[in-house]
Amino acid sequence: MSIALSEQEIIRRESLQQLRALGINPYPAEAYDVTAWAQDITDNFEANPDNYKQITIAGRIMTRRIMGSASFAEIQDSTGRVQIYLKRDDICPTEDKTLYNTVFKKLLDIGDYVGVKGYVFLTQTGEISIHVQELDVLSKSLKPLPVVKREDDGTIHDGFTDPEMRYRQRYVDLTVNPEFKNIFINRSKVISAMRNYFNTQGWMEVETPILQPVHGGAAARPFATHHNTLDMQLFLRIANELYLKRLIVAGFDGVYEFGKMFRNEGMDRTHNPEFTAMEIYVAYKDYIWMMGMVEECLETVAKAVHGVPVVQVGPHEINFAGPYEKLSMYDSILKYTGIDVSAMDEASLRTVCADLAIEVDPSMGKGKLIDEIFSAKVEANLIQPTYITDYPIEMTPLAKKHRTKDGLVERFELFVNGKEIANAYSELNDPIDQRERLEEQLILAGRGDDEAMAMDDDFLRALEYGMPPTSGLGIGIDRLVMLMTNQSTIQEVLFFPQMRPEKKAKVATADDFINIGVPAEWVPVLNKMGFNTVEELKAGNPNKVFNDLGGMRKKLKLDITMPVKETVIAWFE
RNA sequence: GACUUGGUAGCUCAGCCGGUAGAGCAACUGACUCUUAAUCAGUGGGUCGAGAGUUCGAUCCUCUCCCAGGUCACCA
Repeated sequence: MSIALSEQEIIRRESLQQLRALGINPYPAEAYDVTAWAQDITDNFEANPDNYKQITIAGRIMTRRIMGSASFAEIQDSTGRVQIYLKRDDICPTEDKTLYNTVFKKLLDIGDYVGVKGYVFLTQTGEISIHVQELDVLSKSLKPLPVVKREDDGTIHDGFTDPEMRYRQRYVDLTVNPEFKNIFINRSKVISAMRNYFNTQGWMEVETPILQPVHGGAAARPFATHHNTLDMQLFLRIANELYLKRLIVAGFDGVYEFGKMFRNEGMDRTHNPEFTAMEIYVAYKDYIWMMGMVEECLETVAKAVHGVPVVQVGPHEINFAGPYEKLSMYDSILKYTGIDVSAMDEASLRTVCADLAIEVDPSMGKGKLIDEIFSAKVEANLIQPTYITDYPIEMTPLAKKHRTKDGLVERFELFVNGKEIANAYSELNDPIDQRERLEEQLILAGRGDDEAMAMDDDFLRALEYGMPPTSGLGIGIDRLVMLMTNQSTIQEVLFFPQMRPEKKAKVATADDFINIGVPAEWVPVLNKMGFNTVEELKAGNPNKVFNDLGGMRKKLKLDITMPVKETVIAWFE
């Protein structure tokens, strides 16, 4: 945090004190009974004017236009903005005009929360406004909000656009750029639409451990932590798949979980270290059934957000109504490269990668090589929802072997707009096969693949008791929300995307200064004068510091007691 | 991780060949009883991301570092 206050912050703190001096609590404790909202007023006043003859509304002051003894201002609440009209003699019916002249005109600022009682009317220029009869201060804002000006035609002036500040201070972003709230409102709709759909089918929402002794269920580097009492290493989950399958073993027919996953890998516009996934497992089903379920689910979601199944994403109109195109992994590579890799061995695949200028490394097995070719040549072409099916067994240790095709597994991934958003299997429930497949992963790990899956003996024990045939699905919720809200970066669909810590100016704490005798209220002044550490202060000239303190006190109009000279000199001893 | 662009007032941005900075909005003082990017007159506000170097002198040139965006790589 910056220590020194800006001029505007000092003025706002003075206003705060003056409000208190007038007997106005700038942070009242009482509930404020709001009866109207901006959006409702602007939408419905003209049809039902009688409903708006005595209303109470609350929100932030966002603009002010003061014209002597009358003023207009805009109040922003959770639903939008509405103009208010204040007339000095209406809110100050007696001789005492303090509330208007001093409180409203001088002591209130853009960003302050106020409550207003009055009636709705139309101004001469036809704008729906509230004629204010009572004005209450609800919360004083001490930091100046960026002022974003909007014309009636939508032109924005002085937009608050710096992505770093928008993400670090999302509270400011959503206050001054309220249109971004729609992304998060739609995010909530995506999740609740899915949840409703699953519940309607009779499946149960569950919670499984985030702290796991073995990180299983996906190929990714984990975050490690330590439990003090048990004195053991724990990992933040990279997936919850193995726990949900344990619940299928336990006898539930359908279980699903929305939850944060954590992967200790790179960050970019489609990856955040923590992200939200939805996984669902349904007993007695297979991946073919799951395709139909996904189509129904995503169509429901798209309609919940947009009313129709067609969603505009960048330049594309994407139709989430099923059925979706189905293409096997090998056929998709054949379609987009003309090369049939279905019968190739590892050496031939390496040759193909070399011919296509795809970088590979020696730790990659056959499955990984095929995946590389797919990623490089096929993925970007899959704009409309497309199922890629029947993956090579090497890259999918948790899926059941294909019922007819040797060397493949029953798996599909759903690609939309060139990105994978869902992954599903006919789940492997043969415990002996599962053990062998995980052992192969250990061999890959031995070759240097640090993302190969770990052995989970308890999971294998569960399978040995018997898991019914089951189909499972995972959906990346953040990426789905990106699609449904037409956003190209994951940061825009996360309230608080991961950021590096803000740089702190190298400053001593206030206590360090207090310890050498500086009164607390003078510490910010010393900081403002450029003394950020006690050492810097002591290197200065005591007489000059004393004189400058007086100067700063005057310059900043500080209403605090000046220390005597002997006190200041004592700071230097 | 590589490359690249940027970091100047509370916000959005200018700043020429190196001579320690400007605008609009916001703020402050004043005027104004239907404005709406309100208007009019005046005023203040800046360790020019951090550190080092070159120089008589650095916001500007060089180097290192920090933060962010973009592209690529890695990665679901």
